[in-house]
Amino acid sequence: MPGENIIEISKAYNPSQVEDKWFEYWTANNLYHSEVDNEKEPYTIVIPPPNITGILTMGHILNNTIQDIFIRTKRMQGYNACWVPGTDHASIATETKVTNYLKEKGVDKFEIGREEFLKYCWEWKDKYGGIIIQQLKKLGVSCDWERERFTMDKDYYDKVLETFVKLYREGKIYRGYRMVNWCPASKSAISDEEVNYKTVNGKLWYLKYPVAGTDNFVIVATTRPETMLGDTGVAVNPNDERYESLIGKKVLLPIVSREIPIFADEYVDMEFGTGAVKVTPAHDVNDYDMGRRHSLEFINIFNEDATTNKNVPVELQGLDRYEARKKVVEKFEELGLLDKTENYQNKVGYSERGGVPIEPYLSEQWFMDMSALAKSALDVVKDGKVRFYPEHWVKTYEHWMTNIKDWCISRQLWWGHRIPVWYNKQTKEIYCDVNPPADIENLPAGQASWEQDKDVLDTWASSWLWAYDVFKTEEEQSYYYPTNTLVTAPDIIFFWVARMIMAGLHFKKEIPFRDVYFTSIIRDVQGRKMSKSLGNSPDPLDVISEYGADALRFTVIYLAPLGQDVLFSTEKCELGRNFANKIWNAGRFLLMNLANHQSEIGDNPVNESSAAKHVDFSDEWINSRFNHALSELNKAMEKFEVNNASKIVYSFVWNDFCDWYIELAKNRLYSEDAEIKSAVLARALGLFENLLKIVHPFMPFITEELWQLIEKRIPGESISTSDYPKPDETLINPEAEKEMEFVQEIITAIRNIRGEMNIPPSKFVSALIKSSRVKEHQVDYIKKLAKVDSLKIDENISRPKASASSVLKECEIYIPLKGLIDLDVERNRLEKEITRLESSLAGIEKKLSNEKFVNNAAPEVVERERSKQRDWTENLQKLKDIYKNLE
RNA sequence: GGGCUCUUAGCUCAGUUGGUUAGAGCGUCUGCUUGACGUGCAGAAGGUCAAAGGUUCGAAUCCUUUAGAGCCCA
Repeated sequence: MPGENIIEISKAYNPSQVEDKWFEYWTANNLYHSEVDNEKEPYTIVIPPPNITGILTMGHILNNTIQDIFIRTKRMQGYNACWVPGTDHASIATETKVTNYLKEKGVDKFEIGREEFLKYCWEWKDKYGGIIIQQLKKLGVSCDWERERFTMDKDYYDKVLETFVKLYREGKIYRGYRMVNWCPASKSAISDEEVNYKTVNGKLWYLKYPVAGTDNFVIVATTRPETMLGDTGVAVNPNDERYESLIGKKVLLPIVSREIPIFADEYVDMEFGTGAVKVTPAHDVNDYDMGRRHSLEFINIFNEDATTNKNVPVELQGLDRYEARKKVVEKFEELGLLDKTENYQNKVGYSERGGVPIEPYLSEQWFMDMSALAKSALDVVKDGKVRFYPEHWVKTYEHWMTNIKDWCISRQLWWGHRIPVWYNKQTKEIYCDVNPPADIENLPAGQASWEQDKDVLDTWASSWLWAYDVFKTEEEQSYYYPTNTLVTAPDIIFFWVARMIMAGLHFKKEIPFRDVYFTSIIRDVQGRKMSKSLGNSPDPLDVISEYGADALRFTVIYLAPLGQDVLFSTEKCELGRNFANKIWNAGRFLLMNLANHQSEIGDNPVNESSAAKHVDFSDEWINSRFNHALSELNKAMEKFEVNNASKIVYSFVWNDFCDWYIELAKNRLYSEDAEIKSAVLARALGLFENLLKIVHPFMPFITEELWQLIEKRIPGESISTSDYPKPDETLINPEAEKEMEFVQEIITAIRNIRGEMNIPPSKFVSALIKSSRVKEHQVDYIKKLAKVDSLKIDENISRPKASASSVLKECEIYIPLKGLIDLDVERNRLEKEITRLESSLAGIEKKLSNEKFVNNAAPEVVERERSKQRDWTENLQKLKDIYKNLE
């Protein structure tokens, strides 16, 4: 009885029993550790370091799955694959977390001081900073865990400072009192890139300013009335006739009673508001420029947290900016100086991290001169030395690079790389070096005259060195750098990608990576971005425990075409789960057969001598298909079409291997001849093993499990370090493919008739095939797959009465269905087929009767159309005959 | 306002340099305890390729315009 020896392989694939086991095995055997090996070509990826405050999101899943697919493929292809993992210290985010945590405990950051605070930060980092890496491991990623880095590791920290010092000495870093984007929540400057503009429904207030020495008013319109407390001028357009006479006069600023000038400046838009604008040089970028052009006074009215300071009238001091706004408007109303209020939509810049509107704020900051760095970084991308996928990001990159402004790199925070600059209190001398000035220690107590800059560097001013400083020695850097592929989200193209290119070119004289793959954005099914507040972001760990990491990986890749957003929902993982189950069951089928014939086959089932016997056209066909798929797969991977690659793999496994090859092989697997049986099984298993290998980078766990079940492996051996199959051109066999296609057409035609006639699969039919193309060795396959018991093949068959028919090229199929056939159904079928052919044929005939087509089109195109015309005309005639004689 | 991308089956998307009867997955319908798999098998239905114009013997594909959606930058 079959099934007697069935080994213990569950009917449905159960990932939870498999995944952790193999991850531990890979780690225990340290399979993914890389060392410099000059005999081997390196293939290197550095992970985009996730933020230590973060938890795993769907974005990380996509991003890291793609990296793992690249690295696993290259590793199996014989490269010295090295994937460096790590995390980033996230200055603002972490400091905010820790500050809030302390606040809850009633501890104030400023009271405990810098050093104490940093202790808490490190504690927090040690406790929570590794979570995201632990979560990533669930995904099965093959990073070199010995190389895990953190942007504030001692040696990395030092490298960041060294870089600062170098740039300072080159004159590329300078300090200046400038207007910056100030985040009042984190009380720090932020860079232009950290500001997000949102459209908000605000108001436009029209304020009346009395003109000094007259009874007249100038009316100015503003979205921020509270800033009038810092106004030091009123500007009009020089061409504006309405205000010509007022230029050079003064207004008396209400509430503060300051006399400020009315002046003319081209910048003023005559169409906006009344055409006269209030000018607050210390709190608006454009006003700042005008203030400098016209030597206005700069009055800062805010504290660091955007409350009003001592430069405003006493009764308005210490108010939050929105409270101040309310009060100022009230005052204007009281004074009868509020002309009117309109609803107004405008764009307000929000701090990416702090989540509050930014405040343009004058302060002393460190800047990096971008002009020279940007130039060469743009060139390497335009020249194609660094390639972007999808390519269209080049334009965005170019636009940013050509409009780049100097980078504000100082942050008024404690957690991060402290700026290595000391100021001498007496001499005002500035000292910049990795280590403090030598005499800092030697001064008598109380006379310390050196003071270190209090600020830390922007986080990106540390992670821009990531591509090489994750490698500690010169030897490693020259071996692994430049890295090969960077996989990242497009939203950090400026923050990180561009700056890594700058750093690489400037400090290493070499691009940091050859290829940059920009991932898709994962959205929910309604197309909304995933966010905590919407609660539409599934926890990847839940998804993994429900469907398995392999299923999640495969689904996400299958859904994510290059450059296209992915609309994701948890249920979509059924796609990957079903695919895993399909592979599992194909394996189960082969392994069960193996177990049943173990005695005949022995311990070495996939042996070549056995596999070389009894080869028939179906074997040639599947080998051809496999090699075809493999070369397509390699091409797709070379072009970074990972999504396409997943589809190639999916369709080979499911459609070619499972739907056809296994079904075909069953005939011979159930043969009485032991030698045939073991030959077929050896071949099928050999092919299956190769199939597992090409699936492996996408689904590492299930493929490892099955690969280990095929035969006993040496301890430490793994599919992930086995050899990737190489396409063999000699096995591509167009003849066998053609032959198989013909057989498939016949089988499908018979199945179609069965389906249309509602013949249950359990019922066998007989069939007659009028053709000289069908070969003897195909007969058993047709019978088996089409459920035919008696099959007659002859060139001179005539159609039996009461039969259903199908017409193929040089082949007519008849299924006698006496008593069962419904002539109306058959008539319908034929009519439909005739109509379809007629309309196709009409199209072709129109083409071919067009002289211009025949003369202009490529000869092979014309010939193709002609041969179609011949075949279809013939088929159509046959169908019409059958239809006419139908009874 | 500037730049980029998208619009193909009910849904989500493929579709190479223009040249078979425009494909896949999901969903739908029909039949099925076929000894790997119902997380499955077999079959079927479903499309004026956003609209208009142009180039061409030939357009989902190239060009122009329009409409709609999204993203980035100001």
